[in-house]
Amino acid sequence: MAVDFLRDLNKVQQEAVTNSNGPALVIAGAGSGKTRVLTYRIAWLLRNGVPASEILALTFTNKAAGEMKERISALAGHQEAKYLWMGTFHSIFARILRQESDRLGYPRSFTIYDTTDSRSLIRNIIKELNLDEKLYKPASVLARISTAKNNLITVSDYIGNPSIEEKDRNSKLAEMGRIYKIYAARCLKAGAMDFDDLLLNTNILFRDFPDVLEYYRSRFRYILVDEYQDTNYAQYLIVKKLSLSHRNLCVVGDDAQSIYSFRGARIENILNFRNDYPDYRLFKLEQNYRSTKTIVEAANSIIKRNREQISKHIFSEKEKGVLIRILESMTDTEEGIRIVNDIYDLGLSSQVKWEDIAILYRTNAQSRVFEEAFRKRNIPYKIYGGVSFYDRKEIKDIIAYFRMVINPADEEALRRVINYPKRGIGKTTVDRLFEVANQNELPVWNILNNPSHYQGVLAGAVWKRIAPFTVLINNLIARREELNAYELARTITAEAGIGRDLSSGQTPEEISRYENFEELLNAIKEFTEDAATNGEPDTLDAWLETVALLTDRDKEDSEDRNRVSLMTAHSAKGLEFKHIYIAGLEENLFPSIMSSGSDREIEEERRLFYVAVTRAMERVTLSYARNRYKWGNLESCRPSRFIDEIDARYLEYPDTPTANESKVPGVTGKRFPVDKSAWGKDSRNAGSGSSPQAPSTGRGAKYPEGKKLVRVRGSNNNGESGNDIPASAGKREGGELKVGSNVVHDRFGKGIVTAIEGTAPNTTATVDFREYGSKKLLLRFAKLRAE
DNA sequence: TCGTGTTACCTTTTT
DNA sequence: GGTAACACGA
Repeated sequence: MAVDFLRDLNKVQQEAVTNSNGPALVIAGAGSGKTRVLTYRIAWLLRNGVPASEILALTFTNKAAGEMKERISALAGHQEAKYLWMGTFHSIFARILRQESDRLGYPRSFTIYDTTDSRSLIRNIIKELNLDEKLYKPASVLARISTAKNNLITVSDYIGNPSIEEKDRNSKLAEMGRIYKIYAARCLKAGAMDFDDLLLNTNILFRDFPDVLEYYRSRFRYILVDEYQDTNYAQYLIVKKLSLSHRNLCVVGDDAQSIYSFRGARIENILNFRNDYPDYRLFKLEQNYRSTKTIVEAANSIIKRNREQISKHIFSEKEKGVLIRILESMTDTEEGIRIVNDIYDLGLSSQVKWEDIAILYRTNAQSRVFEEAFRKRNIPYKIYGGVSFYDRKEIKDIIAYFRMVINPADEEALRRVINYPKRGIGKTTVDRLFEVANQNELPVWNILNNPSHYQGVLAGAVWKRIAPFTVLINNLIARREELNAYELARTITAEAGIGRDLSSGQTPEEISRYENFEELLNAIKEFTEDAATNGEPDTLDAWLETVALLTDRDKEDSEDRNRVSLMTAHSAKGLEFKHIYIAGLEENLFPSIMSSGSDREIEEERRLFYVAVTRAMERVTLSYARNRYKWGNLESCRPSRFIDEIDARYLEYPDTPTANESKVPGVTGKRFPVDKSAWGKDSRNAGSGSSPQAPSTGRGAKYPEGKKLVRVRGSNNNGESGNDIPASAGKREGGELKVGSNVVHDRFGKGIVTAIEGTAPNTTATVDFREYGSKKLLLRFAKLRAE
């Protein structure tokens, strides 16, 4: 039986699976069957009588954990696998913290603050302290606090630490300690933990409550950690403490793929494993089963430039395969069209399915050009990361209501909902409430709930407007115990009048907001039903926890599998595709300009590039643009050093098709100069499909000398703004724009120019219409930006 | 107090 | 090229 079971594994993999006791380090090169080893190792433990509930496996995404569980079920039986503890560090320890929250002074139903919540809280603290908002940026203050927490530096460690204080003074952030202190106190008061608290507080729990540590230590007798190279100090210590007595710790990782130092990951954790566990066993998985020889060898030629690494020889026994192609484009827009056209050809000419293809890039902002090109070609795609469903305003508002009912002390949730839907409670009132609440070190909710105590705080008329809100929340709180997640969510949204608020609108945006609301409720319904079938908690608390800790890959919509994937190189870790396109390979973009300061940072960028290349099974295409729009300005760029670093024998430079020879009809690659004949009156409506969408491709045109660039921005009835403008009827490059008379429009709508910034009302200005926006617009005004 | 228009600042990467 | 804080008038 055992032999049969291990049939699918090579020699080293078998050893890594069957040597299941004591400390083990599995160095797993890209594509070397790492997941398989983890899965089989767990299945092996189960087969050898280890109860599932004694196994803890920490994975990179929750989805990966779910999939692994399924595979283990198939190998070892569903009943067993069900009780495995598998998930991300954050979700596993959030679960444990809920169990033990009272020890730390938190309510069991504590809220998890996301980055937006944390930032908003910090912004308010900075204002409260009257600090210079130019120096104290919420994002960077939060980053500093986050670094401290990841290194287990608590408020008391922070304040009074000479080296930290000196550092803060040098960066003109002398008040950091104070902010940290207030921030931590406010989070506690609100019954809220941020992402880093989940790790920090777990450490505090294990440090201060030996009995708790002892309990989990004896509970998790086997611990496995995936992507160990990306653990930070807080995570490292949790794992170390838990495994100290039994030492059944198996960590899997690849130092060459360590790419998360910005969130505190320490590559040393994997490099120094031998120091912590001198008697460890080392297993090196060096055979790559994923990629062709060309890809593996090219990747090796990249990574060998890094100094810090564990020596290994990754090899492939697959065929040589095709060379890595280098594509050059004149602009980022052209890069998008180019790559999408190439993907289109690929889809036509071979058996490649859309889902076999991915485009990887360094920053989320780069996805836009591809999105537009895909839409024009009608190729299905999905974007990971960026603004997700759960980041939409309407969704966040609804979730804030849920949070409020689960934990009314949650101040950030209260901020969102106290005047949503509108009930006449403005900024002045809210500021006043927070002021009094903070003075009394109480949650705002306590003030609202005790009007008689705090009568003088607000005017009587204001109290009258607040009362219905307090009653609403109290009624909902009273019912939360008896309802499951879906019932409670329905009740909350109904009684708060959210459905009514969202269903009133007629515009496409408003309709879409309502649909999102319904979609959210459907998701909760599904969750509730699944939980009920699996015998797991089906409360709204439980649902909230799962959404708070979704990784960006967990957020994938399962509908319609067959799509081209777009994501950052970071998000691509652990995935594989037949065809990989790596876009934007330019100096200062990839490698990022933020990381070009030191060799250490460059090495991390190089590892990131290595990760990107090794995602490919069959073919890699590297692409860069000569010019790229940054903040609306065209800037010229140099190709990335990483391209040069690849051994040239693995590269090819296919002839760059000239713009007019694009193989695919419909999209012209035209760029220098803009073909003005395509800009005729009503050109968008005139032709039958073949009419070129000139404004969209014209973006790449070199800007004519001596003309002012006008950036026309519009807003629609919804107050949406910030979009650039399309060609107006009859207008062309350099035409006159006159307030009140020019109609500007794009494919979704049109409107009259009502104002031009920087000029008096009813004046004219010279404009350039080649900027083309992608959103629904009803234009009200234009903005003139002088050169 | 609200809604709407205007400007500032932005960019790594993610739990 | 987009978001969100801010400013201002009703």
